[in-house]
Formats: sequence, C-alpha cells, structure tokens
Amino acid sequence: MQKTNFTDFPKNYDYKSAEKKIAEYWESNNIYKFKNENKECSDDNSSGDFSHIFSIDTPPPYVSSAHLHVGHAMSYSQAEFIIRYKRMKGFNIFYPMGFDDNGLPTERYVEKKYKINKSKITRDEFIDLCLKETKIGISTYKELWQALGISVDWSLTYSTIDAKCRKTSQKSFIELYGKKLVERRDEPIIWCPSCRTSLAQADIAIEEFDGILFDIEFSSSSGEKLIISTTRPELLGACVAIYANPSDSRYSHLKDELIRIPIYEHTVPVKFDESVEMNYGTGLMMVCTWGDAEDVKKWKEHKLDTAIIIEPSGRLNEKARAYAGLNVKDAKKNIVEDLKKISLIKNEKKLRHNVGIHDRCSTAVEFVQTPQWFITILNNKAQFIDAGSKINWYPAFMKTRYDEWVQNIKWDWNISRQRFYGVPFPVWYCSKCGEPVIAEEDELPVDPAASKPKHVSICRVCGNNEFIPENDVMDTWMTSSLTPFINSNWANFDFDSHVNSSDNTNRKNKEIKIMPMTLRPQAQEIIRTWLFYTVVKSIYHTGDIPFKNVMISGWGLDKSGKKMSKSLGNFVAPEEIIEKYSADALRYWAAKANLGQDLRFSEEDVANGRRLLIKLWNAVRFFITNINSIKSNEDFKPIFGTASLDKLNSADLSVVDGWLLSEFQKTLKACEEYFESYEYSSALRIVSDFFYNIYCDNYLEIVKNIFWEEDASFNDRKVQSLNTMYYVSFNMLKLFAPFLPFITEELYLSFYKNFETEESIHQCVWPVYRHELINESAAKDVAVLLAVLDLSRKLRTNLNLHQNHKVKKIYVYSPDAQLMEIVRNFSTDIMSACRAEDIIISEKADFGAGGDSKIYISFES
RNA sequence: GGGCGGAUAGCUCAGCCGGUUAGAGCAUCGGCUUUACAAGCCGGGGGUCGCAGGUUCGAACCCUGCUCCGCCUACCA
Repeated sequence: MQKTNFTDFPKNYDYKSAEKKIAEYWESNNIYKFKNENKECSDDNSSGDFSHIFSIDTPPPYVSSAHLHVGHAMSYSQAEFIIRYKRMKGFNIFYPMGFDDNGLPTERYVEKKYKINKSKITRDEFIDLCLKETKIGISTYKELWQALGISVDWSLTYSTIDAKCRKTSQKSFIELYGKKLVERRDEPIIWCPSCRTSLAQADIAIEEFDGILFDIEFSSSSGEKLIISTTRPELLGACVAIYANPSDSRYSHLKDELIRIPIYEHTVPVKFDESVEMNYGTGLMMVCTWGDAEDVKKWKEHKLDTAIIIEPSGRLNEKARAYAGLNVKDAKKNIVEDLKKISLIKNEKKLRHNVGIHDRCSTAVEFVQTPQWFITILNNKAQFIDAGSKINWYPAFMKTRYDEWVQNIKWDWNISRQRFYGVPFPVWYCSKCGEPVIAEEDELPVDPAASKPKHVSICRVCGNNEFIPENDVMDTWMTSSLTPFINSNWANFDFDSHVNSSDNTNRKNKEIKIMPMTLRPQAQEIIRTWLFYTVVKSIYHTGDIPFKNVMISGWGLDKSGKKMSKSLGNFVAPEEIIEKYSADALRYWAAKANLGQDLRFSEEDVANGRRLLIKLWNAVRFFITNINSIKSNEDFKPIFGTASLDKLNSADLSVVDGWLLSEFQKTLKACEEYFESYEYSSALRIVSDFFYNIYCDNYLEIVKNIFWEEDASFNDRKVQSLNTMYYVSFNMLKLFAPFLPFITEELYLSFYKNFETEESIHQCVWPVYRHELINESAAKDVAVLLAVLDLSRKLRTNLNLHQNHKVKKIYVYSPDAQLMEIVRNFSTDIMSACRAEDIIISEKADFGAGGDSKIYISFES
C-alpha cells in the first residue's frame, strides 16, 4: 500500500481535533496495554514477555480532583517521558493508575464540600458521600490524564477502597499480626482534636508559632519558692513531675521534696534527667500528662503518674476544675488571668516555638491515650535504611531525606484511625474480656461491623460467644503502602466474583510477577509517607525492596516562584492550558525542568511548545510534499520504511546528507544517555537543538532550493535527500515522541505508517545508534559550507536583501587552497543555500566575518 | 540547631569530573513576506557567572568562609 501522493498534506496542524482523535485511537487500539502472560492473544499478536517488564508503581493521587493543577500535570508528565522512552526501547510496560480515595483527605474534602462533620451524620451516609465523590474524582482524573496523553493501561486501574485493595490491606494486617509486627497497645498517641482521630508521626508537620513563655512560681514542701518556665500553663492540673538536670547544683537539694502546683494544690515529685537544659529558663522543667513528645518520653522512661486533662475533643475535663469544658486556648487565657491575680506569674517572654500540627487540617495536635494498633518500626530502622540504599534514587540527593526521616522516627506506626471512610480492621473483640479475634484470609475482604468471625465461635480466653467489631479504620497509608502488592495481585484477589469494572482483560486472579517493581515516580513531600511505608511493608512481607528505581519530582511553582496550590488559589488549570496551547505544549513546559527541580509555570514556555509543534509540522510537511517533485522518471523509486533505510549509507549520499546523518547519530546517542539517567529535560533540549539548528536552519535551508529545480539531472540528489529526510525526520520524531506524543502520532499515522508496520509511533522501536554513520570529515567540510551560508545571511542583512531574493552570482574566495577545494565541491549546495544562480571563485569576494577571516563572499544581483 | 537544593543576560534556564572572545529561549532593537513555517525568517545589542578568600600557568566550574531564596529535619520545656 505504498502511497506517494502527499501533495494534499494539510497546511496546518489542528491540535484540538487531532489530540482528541488520537487519544481515542490509543484507547480503542489498546496501544498502551500491558501484555499479560495470561491473556489470550487473539485480540492482538502480542504474547506476554515477562523478561522485559518495566513496571511502574504509579502514585495513587487522592481522588478529590478539585485540587488538580498544572503542577500535577508536570510531575505525571515527567515520569511519563521516561515510561514512553522505555516502551520504545522494547519494554513490556505495566503502567497502572490508582486512586487513593480511602482516608482522611477524602473525608475532609467531603466534610468541607457538604458542610458536615463526622459527628453530625451516620457512618453509612458519610461513606456514601465519600464513595460518590470518589467516583466523580476518578472520572475527572481519567479525563484529564487522557487529555494529557498519559499512557497508562486503564484496565489496570485500582482504587484503594475497592474490594481488591481492601483484601490486600487486610491480608497485610493479618500477616504482620502473625509475624508479631503489629500489636495493639494502650499508650499515649498523637491526636488531632479537630479530626478526632489518632495520627502517626508522618501525619504531623511542625510549624513555628509565636508563643509566650511564662515564669510561674511554684513552692516546695519546705516552703521554697521555685520559678518554672512553661508555654502551657493550662496543663498545670496535669503536671506530674518537676525535672532538673542531675548536675545542676541549684536543685540537688530538692531530691526528696515534693512540689506544690499552683491553683491545683496537688504535689508532684522532683526528678532528675540529663536532658534538662540548665540554661533554659530557671533550669526547672514541668512535665505533664502530655504536653508534648518529651512529656511522653519522660512519662514512659520514669513511669510517672498519669493525669489526663485533655479530652479527645480538645477540651479540658473535670480534672481541670474551673477550666473544665474549655478548649485549650481559652483555658490558657483564663488560667493565666487567675495566676496573675494571685501574682504567681513572675515574667512573660515572647517565644518562637515549634508546634506539631496535623498536616491535613493544620490543627495543633495533642496527646491522648486510647488503645491503638501499631506496626513496629523503631526496632527495625537499620533494615529500612539499608533498603533505602538498595534503591536507585533519581535525583540521588533525595535519598538524604529518606535517611534523615527514618533515623528521626520516634514512634511506631499507629495505624488506627477513628474515622469512617477507610479499610476496616479485620478484627473483632470478645465482648467480655476484649481478646481480639483476627479474621483469616479466606474471609477477606471483611467488614467486621457487618459480619461475624468465620472461624471462631467462642473466645479462646474466656469462652464467651459474643464479639464486637473493631470500629476504627486503618490509616490510608496502610493501603497505599501496598501499591506494589495491589498491582501484582499479591492477595490473589478473585476478580470473577467481584466484577466491578467493565474491563477485566488484564485482571487475572493469579499473581503477576512484577515485584520489586521497576520504577516508583513520586513527589518529594511523600517520601516519609508513601515511600517509607512501602519500604516497610515490602521488607516485612517479602524481605526485599518494593521497587528498584525511584524518581522524585519537584514542584510546580506559580509565576512568582511560590508552590502552586489549589487552596492558596495560585494555580493554573491544566484543562485551560491544553485547550489554548495543546497537551503537547503543556508537556513541553513540563520537560523544562530536570528531575527534582521546581519549575515555574510560564505561559511563554507553553507557547514555545506550541511553536515547536507548528515548526515540526511544517518541517515534515516540506519533506512529504516534495516527494512529488520528482518527475516522471520511470526507474526512480525512493526507498522508504525503516527496514530498507537501515541500509542507508553515507557513501551513496551527498556530503550534506552524510553530515546530517552523522549529526543525528550524535544527537541520538546523547538523547539516549540522558533518558537512561532520567535527565529527560536535557534529552528534549538536545533533540530540539538538533531540530532547530541543524535540521531546519541549516539542512533544510541548504537543500530546499534543490527541490525547485525542474531539471531531471537533480533527481539523484533529490532522491538522496528524500531518503535522508525520511530516515532523519522519522527517527527524530521518535526522539520527540515521549514528550510530544500527539503530534508525533498524528504525523506517523498520516504519513510514515504507510511504510511502517506498527500501529503507533509509540510502539515503534527506538532508533538504533549506528556508529558507522558518524562522519567527521563531512562535518569538517560542511562547516565551510555553513560559514559561507552564514556570510551570505550577514551580507544580505547588510545589503537589505531579503533572504529569498535570488542573486545572479555569488563570488567566493579564500586564500586557503584547501578551503577553495571544498567550496568547489559544494558549489551546488552553496547556490541552493545562498539563493544564487551561479557561483564564481574569485578574489572579487570581499565580505568576510572580519578579523582573521579565511573566507570571503560577495554578490552580484 | 543540623542538612539538602539553588543563586550565570531584563526574565526562565543550560554550561560546572578546570582550558580558546560564557550559551539558548523569551523580551528588546534593526531588517525581511510568491515557493516548509509571520504562532515565521535573518541579523544586532545585552552578563566583572551571589560575595570574599584560596588552589592553579589558567576557575562560572575545585576548596574554605559568608549572604540571600526555597525545602527537609530537629525535645530547648
């Protein structure tokens, strides 16, 4: 089906209709489908190739798409550049999209959107709203990613609330319980008074606040006045000890004394600990039930009394007496006033101090004590650090963040959340003695609130036959930390009994052998959560790392350099940019920053992307429409198609063609090296430079006038050039394809596919570097031609001649005989490039680049 | 407090395992429209490479210290 009449090739690239059409083409032709070994091969000729799998542990974004902006488009595009490259390198790509919809982010989003909170609505109603928003979110995401050209296999989609994920998550819990890596403990935990749930350390951000350090007068049992500094006078009622440094001679005599607490009048012991800074305040420190992590630490180490004064609601309880019922802030205000009345506040000092806040709602967290499930972390830090160093980090410096985080963790991972929308614990408790009953794998996924234990009918401890469900849900990271397990169907989820998707072609009940996965792309702010927790799970379940490579993207910034965020309002909507400039142009912008670097949004850069598209279109159109410039010569047949062009040899071509092939090889090699090291930005730059400077500005300029020549004697030269252009333009489009998937596909489908076999340029094989095409002598010679061309352009500017004005004669001269020889050999090219009807070697040429010019030209018009 | 990243033309950035007059795009100025592209082409101007030292024949690049910006991390109550 070799078709050669391309004169009607469209003059303009209509990206709006083309991108839509192509996205549909990809979808309906399964271009990005993972070739699963279990799949019947009837729908295409692909068989499963498990030796070359490149699997991606895609970040499951939380599903409320209301926060999406071009920064997200940026980071997903950046990962996708690498993925498209790997696909063309021949890898069988496993690229799923997941949605992390269970958990607090979605709950908070629903609370805000419907102006409700979890105490004003039933659990079921709440979950229904969350599921509804989840559904909307997924479809919005999908629409945007498809418009952006993100090449995921949508049949691999999962949602962290679906049955498969619930089963995976619960199986993980059960297995860790069996390995004694998860246990229930009743101890102080970090608590968000606003979300009314316990949290893990990773959910806490530390923020600087302006506070006041109060110097409060206490008295010892022997009547001595003692000044103690604290930022939290509202916790006086919860004070359980006073601490001093053991080597602080000022206080050693207090060893056996009791200290009387102002207002509350109870007494507490004096304790000594190295950690107390003698120079801070008066060197005395008040320890309460639990004002901060330090209090918890001392409480644990020194087995202090417990005097809980803050309730989960964030209000003080009856222990606070006059301040009962007040929230922390009001209680502080009132107690300070009261202390002032009795003159016990001796000094106030403004203080910048760090307070832990819940990173989902910015509320200052407190400590409360209730039973929670914990995954052991602290005992195995060394293993996690070790795992981190077995992963390849791109960029490498991001690993520091992981190491520092792991080293600094202070708490085991609390996975209990007193919320509604999440994966339930597969756990019941004996209604009499509280002994937990853990579900078994064959009853998963299970909702303990809706069913009874399958394998246990009487409590093994007390013989009771009644069980109550665990009402907490698991931390959302408990599930998202399992993405490699979800992707590989580690839980052997049976899709046949849970049909919840119209497309199950890739969903087999068997486990897929893709662990450790090849690549984890993600954002830097979730190193301590998603990345760390995934490592934890993988080490615990498999003893191995969860993925071999991780790439960490930077942030999308607004024009002024601030991190873009929907809630701050400084965002740009990707849909609008795509509409205005095309998805390829947006992706072009996303490729401007190398991995890990922040990138400012710049509409100008997106516009530059669109310029590149237009120029690409026209450059290729020039080639295509000139195929017909070859006149009726019967024996002439241009050779097209990768198979035949691989034999292309510079010996059969003009020097200029040979030079172009040579330059392309260099570009290809560099481009490939950049891709291999995840430096996609440099990869795009080098291809663009080649396209603009070498292909358009020089090669096409030299060659284009040859195509106006009607004389049949130019046929050979035209054929050489056409073949060269086929090879170079097609392969160049392949290098552009990871960045600009739409226009490269459109050009492929409308032209190259006539001579090629693949359904899509994205399935075409990446160009193979051919060292034998490197031609340094052509490069040296063409440099002379380019010098003449450069002079011609400058001279035209000097003479106010337009670049296409045809001159009668061009005179060229050089005192260097070798140069003149090269000039003679290039006379056709010089005439073409310089728009001259004739070329004369003559000393009449007097225009040089100045200084030590070796070559001169002049015109005669 | 500790650490990481960045500071190069008006703007956004490349160059940084030392080596001829430091590059690109945008912006700016001048010129150019019949024959791929005016969402274009050609040409020009514009930088003592954050500051201060040091190593070297030679530093944007290596070393030391400092300043500013961003981020991560941290128990000074």
